[in-house]
Amino acid sequence: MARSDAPDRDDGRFSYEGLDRVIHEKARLSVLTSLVAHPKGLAFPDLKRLCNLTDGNLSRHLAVLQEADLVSLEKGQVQNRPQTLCRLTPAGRGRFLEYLTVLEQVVRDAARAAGPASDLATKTA
Amino acid sequence: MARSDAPDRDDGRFSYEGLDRVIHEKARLSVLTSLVAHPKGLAFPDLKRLCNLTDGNLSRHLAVLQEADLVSLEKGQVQNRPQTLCRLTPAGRGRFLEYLTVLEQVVRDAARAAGPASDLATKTA
DNA sequence: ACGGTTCGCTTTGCGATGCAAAGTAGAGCC
DNA sequence: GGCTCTACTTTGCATCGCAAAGCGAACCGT
Repeated sequence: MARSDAPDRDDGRFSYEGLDRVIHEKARLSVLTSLVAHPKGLAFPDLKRLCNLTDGNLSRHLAVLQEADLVSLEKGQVQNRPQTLCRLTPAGRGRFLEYLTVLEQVVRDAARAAGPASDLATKTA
Repeated sequence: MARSDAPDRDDGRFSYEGLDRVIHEKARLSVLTSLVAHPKGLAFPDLKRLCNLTDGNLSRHLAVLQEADLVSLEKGQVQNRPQTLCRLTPAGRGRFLEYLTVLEQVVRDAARAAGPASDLATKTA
């Protein structure tokens, strides 16, 4: 039993605990990136187009994001039509940026490992 | 009907279609990053420790990755013990690198949008 | 003014998926 | 010969993403 007690210092080296499940999801990552790029907020239909999502899909993900207090949904009326304005909450922005640093770490780890030879940006010759 | 026919040029700007679902998963992303960092391959227990995964979890994800032809599993015996050696397939390496370029794009989009002001990598030219 | 259509969004249903707990198999001790 | 440890696999559940259907309020033509 002595053996498995010795924790390699590399334990969890690649576990990336910081990859929040709520954020780390194609659709929601898209939404959040869109929102961070539009600090004034985005209307439901715009978000839908930017992220190439269906109505139902976007609705669901927004609910999840709101539940997690990452985005705020402001339902109002514009030109006598309902309009939901989606915005990143301050907390959401913070958590998203945190998440991003982890993502950067992943990219760096991988790029470094892949070797300077096979550069990512420049495709393999 | 004429209106919605006009596709904004920004349509899908943030949809990131390239984020392969098989790869874009916390656990599997960990596994793949570990593997790209260890071109000679990794044994099941090592991978398990590096990624902080349970046996069952790792087993399942490896099966998925193998199914997708991203990794190869070589089951053998070492010192009279079973040992599964996991390696990235050439195709797997390629697809992972592709995925990474998209990830980079996400990070870049977000970092730029978050504003050069807010840290992150803060080395935006 | 009223039927139909469109817009904006929500709900429902289902198939897929991640995860953990339990299960299997063989090697090494006692 | 049983006990245990390592190395995985399988099973079961609960969650989740997704698409299709639903819903209601405006607007439009007649």
